[in-house]
Amino acid sequence: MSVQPTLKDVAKACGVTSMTVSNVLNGREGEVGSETRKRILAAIDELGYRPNFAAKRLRAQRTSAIGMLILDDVPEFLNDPFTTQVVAGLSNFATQQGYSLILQGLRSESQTTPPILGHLQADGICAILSGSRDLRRKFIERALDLRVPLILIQEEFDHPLVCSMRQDDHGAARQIAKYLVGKGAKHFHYLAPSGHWPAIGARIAGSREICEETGGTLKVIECGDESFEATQRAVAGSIASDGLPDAYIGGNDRMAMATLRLLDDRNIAVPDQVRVTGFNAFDFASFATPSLVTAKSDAYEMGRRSGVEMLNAIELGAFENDNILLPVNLVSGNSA
Amino acid sequence: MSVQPTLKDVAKACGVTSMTVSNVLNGREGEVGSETRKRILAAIDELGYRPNFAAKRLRAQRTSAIGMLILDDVPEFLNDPFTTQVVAGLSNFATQQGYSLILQGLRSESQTTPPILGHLQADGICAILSGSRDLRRKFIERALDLRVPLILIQEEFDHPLVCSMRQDDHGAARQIAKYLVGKGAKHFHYLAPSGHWPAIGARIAGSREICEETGGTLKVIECGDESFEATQRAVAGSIASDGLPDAYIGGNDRMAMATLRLLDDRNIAVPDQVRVTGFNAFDFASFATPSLVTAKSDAYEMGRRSGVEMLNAIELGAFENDNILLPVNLVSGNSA
DNA sequence: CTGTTAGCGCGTTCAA
DNA sequence: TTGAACGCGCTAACAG
Repeated sequence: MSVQPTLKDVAKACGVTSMTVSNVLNGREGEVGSETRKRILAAIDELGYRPNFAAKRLRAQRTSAIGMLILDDVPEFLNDPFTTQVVAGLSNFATQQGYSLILQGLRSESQTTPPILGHLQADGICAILSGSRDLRRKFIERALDLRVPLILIQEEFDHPLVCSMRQDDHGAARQIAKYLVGKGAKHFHYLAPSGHWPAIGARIAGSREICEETGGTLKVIECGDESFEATQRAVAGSIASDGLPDAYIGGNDRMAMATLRLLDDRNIAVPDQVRVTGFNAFDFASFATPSLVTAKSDAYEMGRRSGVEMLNAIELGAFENDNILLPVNLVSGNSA
Repeated sequence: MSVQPTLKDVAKACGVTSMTVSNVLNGREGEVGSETRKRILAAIDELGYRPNFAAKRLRAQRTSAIGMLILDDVPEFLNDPFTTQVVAGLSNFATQQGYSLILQGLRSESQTTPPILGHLQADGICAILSGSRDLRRKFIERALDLRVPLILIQEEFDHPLVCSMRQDDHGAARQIAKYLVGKGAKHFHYLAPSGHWPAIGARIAGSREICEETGGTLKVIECGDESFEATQRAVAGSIASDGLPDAYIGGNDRMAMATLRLLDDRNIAVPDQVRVTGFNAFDFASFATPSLVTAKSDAYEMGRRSGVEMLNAIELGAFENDNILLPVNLVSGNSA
């Protein structure tokens, strides 16, 4: 008995038809005598029967799977704590609802290879995109001809099969800027990665609004690929040409922490001489010295919520809510 | 034409049988005329045909999927950078080989619910376990009655269907201790989480060996759940009762960084007054102040390698190598 | 080189 | 309350 028993095997063992067994498994109450039911359940347990999903799926014409795609140019596509939280939230919800989560990282060069995406068979897809605007758009179009509901994290796209799931970057950026203004800051340097990023754009816009309302200035410092080195180079350059601002507003925690390190190396006191804030708090932000003032959205909840909306859309054939904005909260620290 | 076309649809459009189309798709060369082949390929392209995996799987009696299970007590089961690297490595390899990766986090309480695991249908399983020894063992047994090859990350288990994939914690711990001894350190405090952890045990053992060879001392400080707070409490307690050692050897980077913060708060100079080392370098270790001396294993490679061995085992029915040990390298920094 | 047959495991439909 | 037949989409084996 090395091979998995089937419905028929169980049925044979009980002297009934496979249909009866099927009825028992799918809980069709009142369709089967409580006498036979018990016998069948016993046999199922004894034989170690487990339903064959492939058969089920083929029959039902649905995969009971959700695809999670992460478009990133490095193979280590799970490096970002924001991403992993979203994935965990979605995965747990999916599991809980009897769906499986298929995780796939995509390099941008594989864009041109339709098979890669075609290989993914799921009832719905959730995606986190990075890279240039063009690249992302091209990906979205490819994903859409899979003809299943598509949830985009931190990205807007107008299409009946698409739902945008975002955090309130704009509002949070306003909160941070207000906080800094409250501390007396007027002149800001905004640390941003190069390239067009909707989320970063929203953050800059939010900060700028507050800045203009209070008659301050805001200058964007492009930090390339936002790596430790690139950020420090950019900040060092701006210090050389423009001196220190009242505060550095980080487009994310990474750039903020790189800046903190640079300032520490130069014996520039934070927050006394200059303030620093981050964005998208991950756990290690509390390990920074000094600990980072930053904004935290509930990325895990974002994943879970994606699952909720996705299952809904799978059921209904379309999204009920197609533009969801989740709140972001300030995290206090000593850096500002 | 809102429904996916099938092989038969393509065949009909070309005036051939579905078998012929199947032959073309599966590249059975010489089995089909180059004339019809071209016609068929054109039709496939035009109709947007994509194979139905459920049917394929049912037919082939294999899922072409690998399950990645993470046993963790918190819902955010992807918080550990080591874990995410392993997952990324495995996922990329799987994708590349035409397998899909099914990701599932498991809470320990769900141990008692066989359905959860039974729901996972894959040709092989890769697992990262946390929790008590008993819990882990119970999980392994459950996983084993899925009757598919099982790769355990950082955990040993003797069974024909199990492969242990580990990093050389023992050797790396020796390297770190030697490094510290070279700097003149003799008395060590080892920061370890409470509970039995094979990997941590190996690290402590390695450090202790060097320590004894050089006539030094090593005391283990139990840091509870290794959280920021718990670690700082434990270290503070040990300072109160025993004073400072020559060096703190961190069982991982997290505990090392928490200790760094504590020392900084107390104005204890690192590495002048006391040295600190970590383990399992993640990217943010370079953000610590001072940057951490730690050990780094190639977790991504561990994931990839797991994929290689897994596919082999799926093919062969058993693992070729069932106990793999990957090297670990020292990462230099200013903390020791 | 191409067509026919049959069956993977399950569940819907209809009949008993 | 239970059984028989059929087909989901695909491919191995064999026939033509």
